[in-house]
Amino acid sequence: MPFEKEREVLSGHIRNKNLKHSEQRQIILEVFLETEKHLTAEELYLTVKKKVPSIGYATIYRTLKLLIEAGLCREMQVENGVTRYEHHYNHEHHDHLVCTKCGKFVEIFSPDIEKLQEKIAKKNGFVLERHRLELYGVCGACRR
Amino acid sequence: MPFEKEREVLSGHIRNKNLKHSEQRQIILEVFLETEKHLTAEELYLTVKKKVPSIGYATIYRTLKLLIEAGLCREMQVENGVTRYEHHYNHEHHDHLVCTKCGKFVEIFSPDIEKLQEKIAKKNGFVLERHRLELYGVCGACRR
DNA sequence: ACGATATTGATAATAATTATCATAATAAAT
DNA sequence: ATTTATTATGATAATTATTATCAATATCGT
Ligand SMILES: [Mn+2]
Ligand SMILES: [Mn+2]
Ligand SMILES: [Zn+2]
Ligand SMILES: [Zn+2]
Repeated sequence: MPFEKEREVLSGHIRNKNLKHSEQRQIILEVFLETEKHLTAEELYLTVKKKVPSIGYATIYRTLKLLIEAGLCREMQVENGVTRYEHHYNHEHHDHLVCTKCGKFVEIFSPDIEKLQEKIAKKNGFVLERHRLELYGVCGACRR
Repeated sequence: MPFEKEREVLSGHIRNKNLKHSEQRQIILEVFLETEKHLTAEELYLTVKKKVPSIGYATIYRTLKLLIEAGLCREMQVENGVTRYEHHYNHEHHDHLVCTKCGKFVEIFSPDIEKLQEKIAKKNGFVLERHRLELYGVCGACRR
């Protein structure tokens, strides 16, 4: 059974909040997890539509919100303002390096940068809650 | 004469691109420079409207774009997706620390973080063009 | 002053997301 | 299995921020 853990997380959240299961929610979760990339609501909508042609756009957005609340999904936006969604369950925190030519994503993480961020926040009297770090450049493949 | 340098920069850009001067552009620049904060298009629009009641929204957006091209203005967006504009002429590059309670902005800069970013990009075969770093937390004043 | 060109303001269009609401599905109680 | 209360769904309208369109106006070199 694929994604058993994730299914359980969603079920737990649904039970917890007195919500109800639905075929749509199951399929959206499945498609979301099967797709190993940072996808937009539209991409998810179109893929789900192949399995459930009657699916509505609103259900995609609603379910994405639900997945975020359940800790299965993370919202992220890149430059232009298009929101993308990525797997969050069992994924460590990371930031992104993005190619401005081909759109390629690389996931990055630097404990050193994270420490420096904390230091800066503290120096200014802030208690840090979260941060956003995105690096934009041209990847090796796009440079020749 | 206040903002003489900035006026010259805009004039130069206008001459350079064979554009034309206008009362509106002068006043928008003035109001933008007088307002010492990170403002939204709407805030700028409302302030300019007090001096030039006939001003159109489109002119605000168009002129902001012009100021950006001229190097006088920098566009930035914070979390929610509202675009803000800040002074760019004679301002060093910096990132932002934002209070999630009161919205206070602190401008930050860390050469160490900048260096580490370069290092990460290089390690992944990227040539870095720019980055976005925003830290979110609660400021001292908001914590008691 | 003239004429070519750029600018303006009103308004329509766009795009992404959220709100509304009648209908359908779910799940618990009978 | 039926009933019942509640939530979910899909169609569509509304919203928000920004950009495009276009006729009327302003600018600037001659
Ligand atoms: Mn990622
Ligand atoms: Mn700033
Ligand atoms: Zn690339
Ligand atoms: Zn604060």
